[in-house]
Amino acid sequence: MAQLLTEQEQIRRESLNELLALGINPYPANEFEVNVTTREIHENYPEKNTYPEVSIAGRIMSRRIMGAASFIELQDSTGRIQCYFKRDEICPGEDKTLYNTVFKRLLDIGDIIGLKGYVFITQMGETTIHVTSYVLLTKSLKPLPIVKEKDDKVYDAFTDPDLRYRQRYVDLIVNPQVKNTFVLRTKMVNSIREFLNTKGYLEVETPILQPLYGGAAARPFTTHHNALDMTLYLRIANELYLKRLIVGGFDGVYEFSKDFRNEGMDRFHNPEFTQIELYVAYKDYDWMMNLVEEMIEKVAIDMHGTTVVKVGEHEIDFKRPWKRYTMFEIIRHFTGIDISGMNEDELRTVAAQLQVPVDPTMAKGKIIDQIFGEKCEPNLIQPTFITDYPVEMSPLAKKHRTKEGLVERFEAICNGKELCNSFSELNDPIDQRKRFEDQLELGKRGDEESMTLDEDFLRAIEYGMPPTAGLGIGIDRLAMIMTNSNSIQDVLFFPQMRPEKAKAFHKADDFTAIGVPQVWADHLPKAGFASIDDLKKAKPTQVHQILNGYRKKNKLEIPALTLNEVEIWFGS
RNA sequence: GAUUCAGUAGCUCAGUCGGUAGAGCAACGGCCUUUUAAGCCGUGGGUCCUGGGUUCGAGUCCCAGCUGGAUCACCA
Repeated sequence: MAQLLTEQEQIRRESLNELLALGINPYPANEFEVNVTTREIHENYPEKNTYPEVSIAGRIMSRRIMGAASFIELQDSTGRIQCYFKRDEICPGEDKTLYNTVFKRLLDIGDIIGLKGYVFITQMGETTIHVTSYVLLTKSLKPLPIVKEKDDKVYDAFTDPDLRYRQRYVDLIVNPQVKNTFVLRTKMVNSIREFLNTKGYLEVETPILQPLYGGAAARPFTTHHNALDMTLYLRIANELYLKRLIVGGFDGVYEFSKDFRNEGMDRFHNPEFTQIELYVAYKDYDWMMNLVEEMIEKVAIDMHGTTVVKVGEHEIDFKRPWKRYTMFEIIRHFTGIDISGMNEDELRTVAAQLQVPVDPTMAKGKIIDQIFGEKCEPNLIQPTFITDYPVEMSPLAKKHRTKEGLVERFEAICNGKELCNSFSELNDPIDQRKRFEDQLELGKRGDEESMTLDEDFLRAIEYGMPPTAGLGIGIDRLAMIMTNSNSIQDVLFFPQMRPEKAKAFHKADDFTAIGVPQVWADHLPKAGFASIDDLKKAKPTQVHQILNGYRKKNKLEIPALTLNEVEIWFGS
């Protein structure tokens, strides 16, 4: 199957064939030894090392050819460096092919080469590798977008989000700050892992395919296991499995969990995303708040060397301690209304008064959450703990030790969004069963995201789960804040996209098989006939006219077709 | 799901009132031995997202669709 090639792609394939004819393997198998990176050269030359013999590999990102001398920019995983090629050094003898033909004509931007040489500084003051020999390591057959830069100003930037996300590899090649975002993300995850490991907690793995989905309120993805002939769900959370492990006797467990939720997509939501969940026995939510502060402060310092992170227009300071308000306090703070002790009808009146939209399926807890989400959350920029949520919206959290109708739960809000969610975990199996049953009632009332009843989980906590503090942090959300990214797609290598429309493919062989001469077979797709089906949808007379018109337009030096010839293709 | 903006050369984009499709970079052919968004001369490159409609004539106007962005809704 051949794809329609652009002019530039055809030229690159011709270059490839010329290289082969010269005995140059465009995809050699042998190792190319690299003894330095571009970053090391820039950091150390000439104070710490003069680099008399470098051996380095990377991708050609730009070329400036001036007769018998040339400059290229070579890009490796750490950055770019300029390289100087001089014809008579690349080709010391009579034969100048390796410079004149191979380097100047057959290599392209995007090709990967290995080179040896020494480092010097040009008259313009740029650290440069003086190349003494080079070898082609990989020929690139597709032209890259050309991004140019001067004085930190970027020209012709590769910005189309559709292309950037679908072809992340290209995005990574030409947009260096993209690579940096993902390096930072990994640093962030490592920082959290290191923090928790130092505390002695155990990193574990629990099922992604679950017979019942639980631990959160969301619609799941559904799949089927053939051998067991049963429905399985991709997990929406791992909470209930980690708690089973606490029952089993681990004091602290955590998991970086890919979770899946079958819901809308926008700049804060991707159908698959990452959370970390942590459960620690014999602790409560007050203790967990202190841990979160300590951990996120450390993460900021590990990533940026400071607790202050620039996010959009804001500077967010993760330095401990963070502000703490109860849910009722913060609502009173932003609305002036004290809703503590109100019943459902009174809350509806308040919501109407505040112009907060509510609907009849919402119970008391959801209305309070709606008021909070509308009137408070967007205004909380600096990291802030909100504590003591209504019991109705927290079916897995323990009832508050003193406050009726509330649970021991907190969220940290930052930049107007939830950063984490935590509670003193409910370990009373009788209360837990009742809460699940209340959820089933909500489900009947029309709430599509109410939780299901998990008998095995209830059995586990009937054996006894110690008092436990639990925590969930949205890793993608945290990465967005910590890398100053505006969209979740910018912190996921391969965000979910609609499938690409299939491009026109054709087989020249198919056309020749029905009697189309080779010279015409190559042109048919360009003339508008991507496949045999396309061709046969038209009438022979039309095809005859279109092709001869195409021949004239493109000044093809092949004889004009006769109608008779075309009719033969149609097998008449 | 709603509203709205966008889709033109490999990339970034222009395209006036509806009248033969343009620029820069990239590519190709020249010149050029420390240049740097290299420069100079020349050449080629287009399913103007797709399909209908209006019109003598559509990249441009109208309708429908596709893809993406933004905002909203949904999503603790």
